[in-house]
Amino acid sequence: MADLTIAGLAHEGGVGVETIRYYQRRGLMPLPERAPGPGGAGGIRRYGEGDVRRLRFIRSAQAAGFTLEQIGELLALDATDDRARVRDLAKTRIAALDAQIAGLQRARMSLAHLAQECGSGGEGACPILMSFEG
Amino acid sequence: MADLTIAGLAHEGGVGVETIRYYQRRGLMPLPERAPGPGGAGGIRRYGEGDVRRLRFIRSAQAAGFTLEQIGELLALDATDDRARVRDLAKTRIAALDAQIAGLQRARMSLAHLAQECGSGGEGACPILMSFEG
DNA sequence: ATGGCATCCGTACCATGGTACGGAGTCAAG
DNA sequence: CTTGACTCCGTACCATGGTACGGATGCCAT
Repeated sequence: MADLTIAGLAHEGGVGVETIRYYQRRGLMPLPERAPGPGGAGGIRRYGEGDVRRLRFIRSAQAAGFTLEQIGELLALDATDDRARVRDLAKTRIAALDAQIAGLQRARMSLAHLAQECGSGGEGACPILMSFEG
Repeated sequence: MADLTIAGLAHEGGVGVETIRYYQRRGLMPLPERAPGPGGAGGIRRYGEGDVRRLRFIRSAQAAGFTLEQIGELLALDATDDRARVRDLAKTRIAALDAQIAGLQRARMSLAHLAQECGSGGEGACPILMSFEG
């Protein structure tokens, strides 16, 4: 599973090659040494397990609502042992997630109500504009 | 509550004046006639209840995850009675919301776990990179 | 009737997170 | 030993949802 080419790494992470290059530019993914082949010159960069885990972490953290900048901080923090900072980031994000989840659940209720009001047969109001009131 | 100026409308909707002008450009908010004053020329646009409701709808729909383009469609649909289309948009969005909520809840679990692993005292691992695995 | 805000409008710019392009180098298979 | 796919890299462009700027005009109070 090691010795991946950039396309293989991208595949493992479920992203495009360009996305990885973008993360490298942002400093989120390392830029391994180019491995000179028989020719001796140039060479192609190779990636391994660690890179796959790192990439997957980035995607998961993104799904958790962290920005790429915050993810950069988390990755940097992984090398240190500033547990307080880690807990602080996590807790702040949990609070934001709680608020976001609550909001989405309210929105879901409103939409379910709208979909029902707008039942297929009915001739009454289909109150789109009021669907989020109350 | 009628006869609002653009700043008043912005205030009612909890947005900035520039945001309203942006929505007008996008066709989401109407551009009322300029009301010529005593001078007879030019004039300032005035907004009322309907505009406030429309603006609040936009914000709520946005919170529900609709894009501004979809919101434009919903607003247009409000004039028609294409109930099927409305229900379709609502149901599609509900499904997306369900997926999103589930994902955020998983992320929340992971973060709670991480925050706990990284407890203040402990000397063990503070596995940032693994926090979303499993 | 004039000072000082606010409005109006076009146009430009911004942040975020990518995506595309193009030329040169590299590698593996036939 | 060439052909074709993939890599490397810089730079440019994109979509979304705004935010800022600046000159002209309008409104209202003093």
